[in-house]
Amino acid sequence: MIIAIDVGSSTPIYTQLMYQLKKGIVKGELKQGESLPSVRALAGDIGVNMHTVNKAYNLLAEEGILQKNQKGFFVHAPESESPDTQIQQQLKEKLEEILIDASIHQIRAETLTQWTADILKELKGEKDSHVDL
Amino acid sequence: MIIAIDVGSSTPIYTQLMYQLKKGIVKGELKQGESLPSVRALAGDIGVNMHTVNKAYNLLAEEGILQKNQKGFFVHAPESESPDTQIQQQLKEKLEEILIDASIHQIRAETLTQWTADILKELKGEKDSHVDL
Amino acid sequence: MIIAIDVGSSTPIYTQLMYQLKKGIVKGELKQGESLPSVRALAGDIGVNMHTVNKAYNLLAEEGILQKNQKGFFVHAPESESPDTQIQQQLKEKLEEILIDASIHQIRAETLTQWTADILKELKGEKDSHVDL
Amino acid sequence: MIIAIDVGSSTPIYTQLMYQLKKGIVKGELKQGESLPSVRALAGDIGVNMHTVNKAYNLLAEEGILQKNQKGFFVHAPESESPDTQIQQQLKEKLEEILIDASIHQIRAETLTQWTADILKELKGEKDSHVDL
DNA sequence: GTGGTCTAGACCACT
DNA sequence: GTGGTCTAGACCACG
Repeated sequence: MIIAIDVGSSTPIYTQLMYQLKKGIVKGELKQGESLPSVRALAGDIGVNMHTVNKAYNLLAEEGILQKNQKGFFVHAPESESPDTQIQQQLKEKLEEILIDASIHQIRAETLTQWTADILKELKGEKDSHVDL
Repeated sequence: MIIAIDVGSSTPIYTQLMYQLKKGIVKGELKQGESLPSVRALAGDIGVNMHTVNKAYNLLAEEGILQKNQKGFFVHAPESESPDTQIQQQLKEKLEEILIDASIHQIRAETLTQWTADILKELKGEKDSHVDL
Repeated sequence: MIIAIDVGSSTPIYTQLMYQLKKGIVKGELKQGESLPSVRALAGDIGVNMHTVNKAYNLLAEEGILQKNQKGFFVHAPESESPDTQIQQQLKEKLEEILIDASIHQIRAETLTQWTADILKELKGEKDSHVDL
Repeated sequence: MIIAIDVGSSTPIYTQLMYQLKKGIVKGELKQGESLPSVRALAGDIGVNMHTVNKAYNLLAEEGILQKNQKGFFVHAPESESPDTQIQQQLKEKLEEILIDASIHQIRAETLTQWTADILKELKGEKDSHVDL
């Protein structure tokens, strides 16, 4: 799996890492139960500090996406329960921000739906995604 | 226009402010060419530091959403040109993040489109939005 | 407020700190909305590293006990909602461990209730506690 | 006797094991003087490392709950002497933690006593417990 | 070998 | 001034 980090970006490295890992899971490149590279190994590979990777891993574990034990971190089984209300609320707020920005910059609905389709197509490359339009 | 700032939030006040102002513009509560309250006045009204309001105004001006002259800031006419590539790229990235999160939490497409409809309905309360589905 | 840390203990410093702070809140020494000493100030006072205090503060913020913004950390208003199922489950497990240990060491029920009364008495020194027997 | 180990948990396996064994003793499933399965046998049964079982057994022996001779480990007769001051102190500290957490999450006393009763009822399934309310 | 914890020191963003 | 982030290096617990 390829992980691309932009150290010059204003978004924290650990946040970028979290999204890259989530992306890998959604794309099926990281399968359920599969163990992740060790904190130190991944840190060495992508050239960042061990603690930065550690923070990303632990935040994903708190979100329930990874699980950890003394052997390391591994992909957690997806919960079939309906997602937490808090998570839903956060997603709605992010969605509202996008829609406000899109609206103010006069981006047409067709463009947005096209983008959505493109992104889902990329995510669904190897595996069925849970969000189908 | 009502501006709600949550000083207890960890998101920067100037970001909240920018978001509230954009929302006001999209909803039509702030019309094109309309002048905004002075930096000092708004800062006093919502009880934040003058520099914070100033930063929000200037960032919106940089985005082309406000314009500034000796008399103060006012709402800029929306550009009919197609939006900046950079802005488009940023929106795409935010959209991808949402879709990844939605996918990993198994949120169905119908739910997402429903949320989108709800948000647009709220934004279009007084004025036609630019993003219509 | 007095904070006693045992650096020689096997329980992490940040955990000890979390309990000392919670204790302060329960005892009413830290009141709702009151701001806490800065990460660096407290670290200096009790002679530990800034990051250790930072971790304790952030974990308490995740638990909803503290809140944070750009000005620092402060005591969050207690939620009137019934506590999270997950928290209840954790408390039950800790309670079971204690009861097993007490049982295996033949500690009498009277002793346990006496201890409970003593602890609550100490906690209720200045303020009504939520757990009354 | 059933021993349930969660290898996906972040609590050390040897700790889980100690807790399961104590529970078995309290519930009377492991009786006084009864010999425990050999380190190798138990390790094979529950699929963990031999050293892990060994560590759990030895720690329980240090606590005086098991005894060890050339033939292996067996359940030690409960001491009629009043329990170690150190153990009492540890239990008090754990009890204080629970009471602080319960208090901060506004859990009512009735709830706590109900939980206690439920747990004791489960533990006393086969045998009289030493902690009766 | 794994992650957990702690320390130390640096630079940045926000107000 | 506040916390956020990142780096670097150390020791410990677990298996």
